[in-house]
Amino acid sequence: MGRQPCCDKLGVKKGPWTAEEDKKLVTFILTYGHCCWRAVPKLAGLRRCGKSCRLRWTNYLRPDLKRGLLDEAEEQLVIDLHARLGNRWSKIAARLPGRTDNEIKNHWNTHVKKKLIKMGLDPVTHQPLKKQQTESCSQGSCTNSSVAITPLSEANSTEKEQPLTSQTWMEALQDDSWSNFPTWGSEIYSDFGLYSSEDSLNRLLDYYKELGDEDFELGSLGDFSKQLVGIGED
DNA sequence: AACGCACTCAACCGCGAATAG
DNA sequence: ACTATTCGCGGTTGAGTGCGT
Repeated sequence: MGRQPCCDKLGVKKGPWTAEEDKKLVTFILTYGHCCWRAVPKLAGLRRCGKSCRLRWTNYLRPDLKRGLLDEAEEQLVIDLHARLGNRWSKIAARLPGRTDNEIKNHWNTHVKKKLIKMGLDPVTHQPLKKQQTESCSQGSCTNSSVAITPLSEANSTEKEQPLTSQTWMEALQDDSWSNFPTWGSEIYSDFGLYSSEDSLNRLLDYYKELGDEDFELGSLGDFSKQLVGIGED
């Protein structure tokens, strides 16, 4: 029987996103949120599959994303987390605000891996190369880490992620109690992709100005954006 | 200037997990 | 309990770019 494709392949565009597509996606998500990625392209007027939209949003368009290379502290944290978590990039990314799993994965493969090898460390096990090879291979495994791992995901199992639809999102905005959510504080639900208010939106505006879209304004985002701007202010 | 190689990173693919019916 | 559907993750690819020759 087989698995059905995630979307109708006919008429679905692939490859690099255009500024216009970005604008459509951002406007749609900031206005309505995303209750179902499969429906997003249709509702936003995009000829993309939902998967592609999700990826574009999470890896590139989210206003809270940092740009540029990871600094030394971030890189050290990535190495440390990788030693404990392995290639669980999404878990690692969750501990580096403003960084995506894709970004960290890329950085690991292009920079950190080489750096560790140069230092004589196995980038998989974080053990000295020669020692690790003889020890782990003699135990019948040449790939598994011999590092004692304390799974962070277990340690934080109480941090239950809460699904957020656009409706509950809007309710949260209109209700002061949103700030009492355990991990929210003055930040907005990170999974939704918006950390904080005005800064995020300003960065978004800068982004569009960089793209040469001077006409893009907060007003383009509807009432929703106006409420967002008010959030960061005490 | 032209070419080839190496590197980077955005985007795609396929799979497993989670969820709905 | 089972099947279908959707989502999210990790691995991989390939276009674009920079650099050396």
